[in-house]
Amino acid sequence: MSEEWSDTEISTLLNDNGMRATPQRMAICKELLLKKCHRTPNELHEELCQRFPTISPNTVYLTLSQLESSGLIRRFYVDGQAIYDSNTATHDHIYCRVCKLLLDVGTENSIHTPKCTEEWSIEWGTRVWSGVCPKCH
Amino acid sequence: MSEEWSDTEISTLLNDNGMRATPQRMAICKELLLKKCHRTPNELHEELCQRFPTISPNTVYLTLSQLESSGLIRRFYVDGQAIYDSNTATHDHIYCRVCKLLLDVGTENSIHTPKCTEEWSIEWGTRVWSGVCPKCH
DNA sequence: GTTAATGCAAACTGTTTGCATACGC
DNA sequence: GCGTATGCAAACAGTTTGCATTAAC
Repeated sequence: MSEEWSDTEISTLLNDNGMRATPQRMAICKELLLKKCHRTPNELHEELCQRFPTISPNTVYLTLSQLESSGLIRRFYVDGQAIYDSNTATHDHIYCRVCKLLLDVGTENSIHTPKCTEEWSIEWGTRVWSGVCPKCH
Repeated sequence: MSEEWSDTEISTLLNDNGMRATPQRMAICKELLLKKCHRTPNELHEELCQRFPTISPNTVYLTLSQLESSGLIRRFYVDGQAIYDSNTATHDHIYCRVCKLLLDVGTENSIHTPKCTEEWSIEWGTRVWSGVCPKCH
C-alpha cells in the first residue's frame, strides 16, 4: 500500500468491495487507511464532524463494519471499547491501563496460529498486553 | 489450587484479599474459581439467581471487579463482551464468530512479553484468535 | 431509475452510580 | 457497632435499528 492514495484510488477500492464512494466514506478511509493507526468509532466521528458537521454515528459505525467485513481493517476490544486498526497484518498491542496509551508491538518471532486450531479456519488474532507504561510509572 | 475448596478456605481467601465472605460472594467464587472457566457477568448473574433470586447485577459486577483487582481472575473482551477467566496463567483463546464458542489454546511455546516492553510493567495479556470452528464450517 | 447511504431519532445492551437497608467482622 | 455489601432504581455509554430523504451508480 502506498502512503499517498488519490481520491480515485480510494474510490476504486471502495467500489471493488461493493461500497459506494460517498464523501463521508472517502473521508473515513483517508483518516484510517492512509496511516496505520487505531481509532475508536467515537474518535473517528468527532474528527469527521469537523468536515461533515451533520455526519451521524450511524454512518461511521456502518462504514467501519463494512470495511471490516471486506478485510480492510480489523476490530478488537480494549477495556470494552471497540478499536479499529488499519494495520491488518497479525501483530500484538500493549496497553497502559493508566493513560490508555495503545501501541503496536513488533513481533520479532513470526506469529503462528496454534497447533490445536488446525481444524478451525482462523481469520486473525491479536494479543493485548496490559500494564503500565514508563511515563505512568 | 485444589479442585475442591471448603467454604472455610474460600472465606479465608476472600478475607485475605480484604473482602467480606458473604453468601453471594462465596457462590460467585465457587462458580468461577473452582473450575478453570470463562463467564460473562450476565451468565454468572443468571446462574446465581437460581440460589439467590434477588441478587442484583450490581453485586456481581462489584464482586468480579474486586476479584480481578486482587488478581484472582482476569478480564478480557470478545465482541465487546466482558469475559472473566479464572485461569490466571498467561494463555490464549480461540473464538468462533458463528457459534460464539470460546476455548483456551495451549501454548506449547512459553509466552514472553515482547522486547520493546522492557520499560513497561506488564501485568498480563491474552491473544484471541477469531475464526470459525470445525462444527460451524 | 434503482439501490444503497445518510441523518435523525429512538431503542437496546452492558455497565456504573447513588443511596437506603442489611449484615459480616 | 462500625463499615462494607447488598438490592433496587436510575443513569450512562457504546452501539444498533427503523425509516424517510438523498445521492451514487
